[in-house]
Amino acid sequence: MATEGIKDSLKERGIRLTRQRQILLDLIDKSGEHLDAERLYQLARQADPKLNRVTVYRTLKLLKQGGLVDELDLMHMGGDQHYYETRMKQEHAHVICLRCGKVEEFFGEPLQRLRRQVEDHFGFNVILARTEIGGYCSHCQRLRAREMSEAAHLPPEEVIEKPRRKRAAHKG
Amino acid sequence: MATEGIKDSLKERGIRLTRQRQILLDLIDKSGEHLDAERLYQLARQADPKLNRVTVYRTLKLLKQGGLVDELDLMHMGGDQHYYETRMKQEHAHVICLRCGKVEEFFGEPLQRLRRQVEDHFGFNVILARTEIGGYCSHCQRLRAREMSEAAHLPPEEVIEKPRRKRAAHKG
DNA sequence: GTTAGTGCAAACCTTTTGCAGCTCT
DNA sequence: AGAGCTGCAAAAGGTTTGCACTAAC
Repeated sequence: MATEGIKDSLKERGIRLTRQRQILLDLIDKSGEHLDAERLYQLARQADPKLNRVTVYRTLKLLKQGGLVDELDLMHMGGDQHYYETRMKQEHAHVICLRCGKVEEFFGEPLQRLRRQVEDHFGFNVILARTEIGGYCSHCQRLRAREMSEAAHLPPEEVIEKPRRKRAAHKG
Repeated sequence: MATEGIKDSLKERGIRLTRQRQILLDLIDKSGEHLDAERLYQLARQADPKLNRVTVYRTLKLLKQGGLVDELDLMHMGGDQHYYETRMKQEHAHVICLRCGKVEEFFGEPLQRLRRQVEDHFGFNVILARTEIGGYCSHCQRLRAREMSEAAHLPPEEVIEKPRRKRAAHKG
């Protein structure tokens, strides 16, 4: 399992590998999606109903500080929470569709090139880098074009507000 | 003044250019630094003590939605608030020192190249892009090296927590 | 047995919302 | 005049903290 590296890194720093942390680590690592704290909490509760939301936040903070996960905001589609992913993968940009919310990952040489240039130019020691690109995916470009022309024929009141994300009540 | 473009853009959309918005627009544009909502509010109050924090948030949201300002988080140095800058400049990356917090801007061809590649690769229509790079500036690299070797000779309890940002009480 | 980590409740900071009154055009 | 905007109060959303108890090493 790919979390082994992370577990070693924690051990070296004298950080205890508790049951709760095992659960969270495995979830972050196994998950294909980018998880936010709340989603991670919901998943973790399935493994251990007593696991507390606070523990999720504390664990994420720990991993973030140790440079073991990256924190993203994905252009705040869906709220102001942060998303996390393990640091194992090759450097990549996140490409977020502002209409459907789909997130693609882009790997490519401009990213390495950028990092190198920043290091050379400023004598900077790059620890982490994050690139997020918002726009419209090819599918939504077509839909938007249609919506626009329809809107011209309809009363303009039908602009739909993106609903604020609700979360289960804390006591739930 | 460089806000003219913004003001035109607002007018075209039938958005009123109120006294409050003028103040905020001018502050965002004139300021060299990256302002967050709270700082912008403090500055705005100097021009108009009655101007409300809520108006700041509403104006920022408006400008953001209109694509007139970019929202950054600068790797969350100093809290979870967002920072804003006008959209006039050429595309650039923000390079943030994780020790001293200084923010540099980097312009360079990898950014344009990245944008083009994402458009080609996914058939994506890029609206906004954000690159933030965290690490250590050359100055802090030296300081850190010294701190490390000193730490080896000292009791390790002296790790300084970054203080949580306090803001003036709302009634203030 | 120590020390780090957990759960719970309560705080905290940042941002949004509802509504009555005000103001641009 | 009337849509749009502001201020105020209050709430919401997301995250952190204090403290007594528990568990990993």
